[in-house]
Amino acid sequence: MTILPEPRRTTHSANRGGTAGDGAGSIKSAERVLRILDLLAGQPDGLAAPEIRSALGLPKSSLHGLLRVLCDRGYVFIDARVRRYRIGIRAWEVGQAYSRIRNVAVLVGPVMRELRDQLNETVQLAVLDGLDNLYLAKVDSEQPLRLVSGVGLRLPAHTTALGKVLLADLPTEELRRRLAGVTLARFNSRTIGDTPRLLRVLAEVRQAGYAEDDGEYTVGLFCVAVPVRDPAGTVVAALSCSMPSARAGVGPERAPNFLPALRACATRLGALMAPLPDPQDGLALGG
Amino acid sequence: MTILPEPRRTTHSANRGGTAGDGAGSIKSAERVLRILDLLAGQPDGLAAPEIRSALGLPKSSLHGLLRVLCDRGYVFIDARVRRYRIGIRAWEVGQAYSRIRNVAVLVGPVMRELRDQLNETVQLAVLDGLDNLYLAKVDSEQPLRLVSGVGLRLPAHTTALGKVLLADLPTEELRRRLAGVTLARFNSRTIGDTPRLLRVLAEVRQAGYAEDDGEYTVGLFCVAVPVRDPAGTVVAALSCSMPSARAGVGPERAPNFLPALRACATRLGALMAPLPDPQDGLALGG
DNA sequence: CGATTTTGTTCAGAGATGTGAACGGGGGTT
DNA sequence: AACCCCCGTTCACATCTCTGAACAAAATCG
Repeated sequence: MTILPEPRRTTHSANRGGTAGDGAGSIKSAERVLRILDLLAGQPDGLAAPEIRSALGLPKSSLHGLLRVLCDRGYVFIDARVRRYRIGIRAWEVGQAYSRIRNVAVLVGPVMRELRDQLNETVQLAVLDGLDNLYLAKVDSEQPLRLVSGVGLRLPAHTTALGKVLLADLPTEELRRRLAGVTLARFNSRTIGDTPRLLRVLAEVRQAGYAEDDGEYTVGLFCVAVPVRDPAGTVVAALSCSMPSARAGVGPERAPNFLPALRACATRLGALMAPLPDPQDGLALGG
Repeated sequence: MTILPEPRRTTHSANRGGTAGDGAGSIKSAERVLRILDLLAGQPDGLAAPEIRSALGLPKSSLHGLLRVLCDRGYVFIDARVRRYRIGIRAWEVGQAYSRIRNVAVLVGPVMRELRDQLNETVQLAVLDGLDNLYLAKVDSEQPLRLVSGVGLRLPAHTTALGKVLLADLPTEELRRRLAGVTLARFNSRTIGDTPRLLRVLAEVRQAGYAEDDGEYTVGLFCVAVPVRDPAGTVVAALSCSMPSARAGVGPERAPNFLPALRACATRLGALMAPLPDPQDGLALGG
């Protein structure tokens, strides 16, 4: 079991308490409650209390109060037979509110299915969170092809076409800040493993208006992605199609083959999806 | 804007602090964080900080710390242009973990679509949460019919066929506890409006193994629902089909028409969905 | 463009929460 | 069946959070 690397970091440096460990003036119980949810979300089989304790380094007596609140409110439930805590129905319900905001649940599906039928390839929609892309929706090709991605899952943005499109849209300064001190994970020899090269690739993506992934995460898988812009021009997501490299053909013109259909679909999706800023912008609380 | 009635209540009566307002020894910030999420989940357009404050009765200075934690962790984000807080992507991500646990995302859809094709009516899957049924999945009929329900939404269980099936499965004592002091909302003349009658109906449902809803929530809408049992026989959800009363016909044999198909599908779904207890069981923390 | 109202931030005292150690209870094991 | 081990619970003290009012900063309005 791996604990996710600290995904988000506040820019605020104000510190009240003095000792400061991490949160910098943050509210301990609030933080912990969310950490527990984060942790449990990654564990389909749930976690026993002692496992949560050791994963998050919480004292025994502190954890129980938190778990009781989470259980009482339905965000977590305990499977009594195995004494394991799992994500509860209330967490799901709250999450649905997000996809309703973005119209993902009802409106986006049919449009994406059309594109899938047009291309007969797997089609995906993702947004950026930190340095990961997060899959909002997916319509599988009818051809047999299993992707490791899936709705609600995340992959490192620098390894996917979707991710590169989304990263390319960030202001340079923001991009550098997010990349500062980060080591880009490599999954095979084609993965972009260093920041300078990533920045060069992103510049190309920005100019071309689309990104490719030629087996950079999964060997043998080729993807093309384009940004999804709302009517105001803001990038609200990215749209991709994925296929075995063999089916994509070779040479520099294989990506452009898919662009017209992808772009047409992206335009429709952009009109559907509410014009919301990148989640990360939540930091700008203090102005 | 209405605030949901306190949905869950712990059975624990232990009380540490003494003053007790509500939570009885609960952790204030933890509770508040979840309350904020609950509140924002119901507001597609988000809420400004003062609105959150008045809705939850929080002091000005307390709210900001909580919101900062929620924003930093991505559970909430602030739309800077309108200064409104909304449910964030992380909340969605965590919620997806729940539907993955129950296999709702990937496996349940195709099976339900088959049933829809068989019956050519809208098919829905729901679980119980307190006295509400919560829609996990839905496959629309191809005939024009708009239901007020939808994935992630909840309706009072006593007004729907799904809800009645789910309530009927509760042990009598648990049922009485949940109904204690509750006034059953009425939506039209057919809605079951008093507890004794509800208990009688539920007894019939228990015996028959299915429930009907003949316009009790939406006038003119007829539904039939059956329990979804896992291989061990535990009810893990309920499955229904809905149609305009006109199409259902009249007389006592209209529901049985749908039962064979519904039950066959429910059996398949039960095998797919992990054997998880009712969310409410989370209360049994103390053993 | 300036005044006004509303919102966000800061601060120190009051009060509730977090902590660690000891107790009680189950479950698994031999 | 009894033991042992581990988990969950309880408690009082130290600590950190919550609070309310005053201040500062926007946003709105005329």
